[in-house]
Amino acid sequence: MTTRETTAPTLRRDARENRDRILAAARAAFAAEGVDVPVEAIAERAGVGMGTLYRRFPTKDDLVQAVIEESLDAFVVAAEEGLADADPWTGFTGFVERVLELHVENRALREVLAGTEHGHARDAVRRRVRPLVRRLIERAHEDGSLRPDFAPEDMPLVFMTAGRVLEAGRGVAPDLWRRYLGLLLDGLRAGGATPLPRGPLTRAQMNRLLDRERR
Amino acid sequence: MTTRETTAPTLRRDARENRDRILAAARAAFAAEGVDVPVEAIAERAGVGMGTLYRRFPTKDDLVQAVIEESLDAFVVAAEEGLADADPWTGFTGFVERVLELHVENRALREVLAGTEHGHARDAVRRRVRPLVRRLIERAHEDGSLRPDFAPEDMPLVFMTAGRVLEAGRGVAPDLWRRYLGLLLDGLRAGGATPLPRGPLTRAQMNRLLDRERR
DNA sequence: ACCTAAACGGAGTGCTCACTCCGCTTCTGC
DNA sequence: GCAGAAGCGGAGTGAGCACTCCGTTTAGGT
Repeated sequence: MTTRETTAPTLRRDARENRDRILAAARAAFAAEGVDVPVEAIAERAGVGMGTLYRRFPTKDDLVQAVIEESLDAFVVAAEEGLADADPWTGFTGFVERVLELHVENRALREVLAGTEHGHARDAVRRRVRPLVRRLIERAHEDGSLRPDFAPEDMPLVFMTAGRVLEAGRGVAPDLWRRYLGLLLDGLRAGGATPLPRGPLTRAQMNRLLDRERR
Repeated sequence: MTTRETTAPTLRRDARENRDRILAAARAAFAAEGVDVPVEAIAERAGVGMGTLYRRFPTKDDLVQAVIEESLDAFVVAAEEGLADADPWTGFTGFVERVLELHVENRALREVLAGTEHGHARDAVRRRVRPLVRRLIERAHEDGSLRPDFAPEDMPLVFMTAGRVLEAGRGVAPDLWRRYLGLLLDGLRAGGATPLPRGPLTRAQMNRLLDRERR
């Protein structure tokens, strides 16, 4: 008996190849058409049958999650780069921009993070990035560049809305989101901040809000 | 022969009653569940059969459009009220707020205007409101309160994004959109405005962008 | 070579919807 | 009242999709 790996039943070579092909196809298909592409289209693109695909990924959600995972590292790296920036403000905005650039490349990422559904994958990402984001915001608060009433719980709103613009502009004005983000970021600056009509979400509310979107 | 109305073939009394009941049911159903409610649910709620509903509204789109039309006047009134405000800035922001309040009441309105589909109905609304909005923006520009690089073609972004927040907050934090709008409006003020990374959409681009969303 | 567990493919299933068809019922003008 | 046009209901149709079943093929250890 060889060492008992947690869950690595060593796929047969053909199986492993197919798995990779499926992931590549899914990545491309999601990027091109959004997570709504029929599973069948992905199977075809990958040159495998439905059965094959479903044995590897028992659920469409699993497939989505696997594709997302590939962007996860880039996401964390973006946050770390932001923290590495000497200027807390450009560190913060640079992070936001970088994440949105990832959204451009990977439509699934946006659709999951901005939360139309697939809550499970989203939770995983969020857990990992949350502390970094919190620190990014704290830094910009201490520095006096970010308006003090902006809370970490407001971040989903930023991604949600910018993501919406990004999606709308796809194919017509691919960088329109940068303009929108410019407007919004000017609103986040400490400079001309005006009292807001209500407080941020509590963390529980935020979770509930994002969860409700799973459908 | 009585006067030839453009298209008023004088429905039979029962037909007219049913038509009204269908509209009422649709309004309620859309508000409660969004435009995705099955047509069947509306028919049931109205106490009529599918056949009846479809004879009156040959397409689900027609039904959506009819419901929207009911909010149209309120929409125009909001713009006129904004123009009546002596202060161009509060006139502008008051209009935006009022429109979003309409979105709260009438989920279909948002789903159509913010442009997930049903482009036809949207076009009708836009044609009617556009000149008023243009004037609202001009006034605030002349007054120096609205950042000069904000263009009328940016308005859809405002409604699109605020509407997104509104929808996300529904049932958890119904007034969350007001907070988001506060942030964004601070970004629209002339005060701390920073150069934007790209220009606004051309009108043609805007139309294309909104049209693409019809699916 | 050979044998068998693993892997494969794609037609089939079940579900949700928008939309249609048609035999029956009800207004309404004469 | 009574024709017959106008209206009605709701089972049925077709299309799109996620997901399953099972007879066939193949990798790879011996």
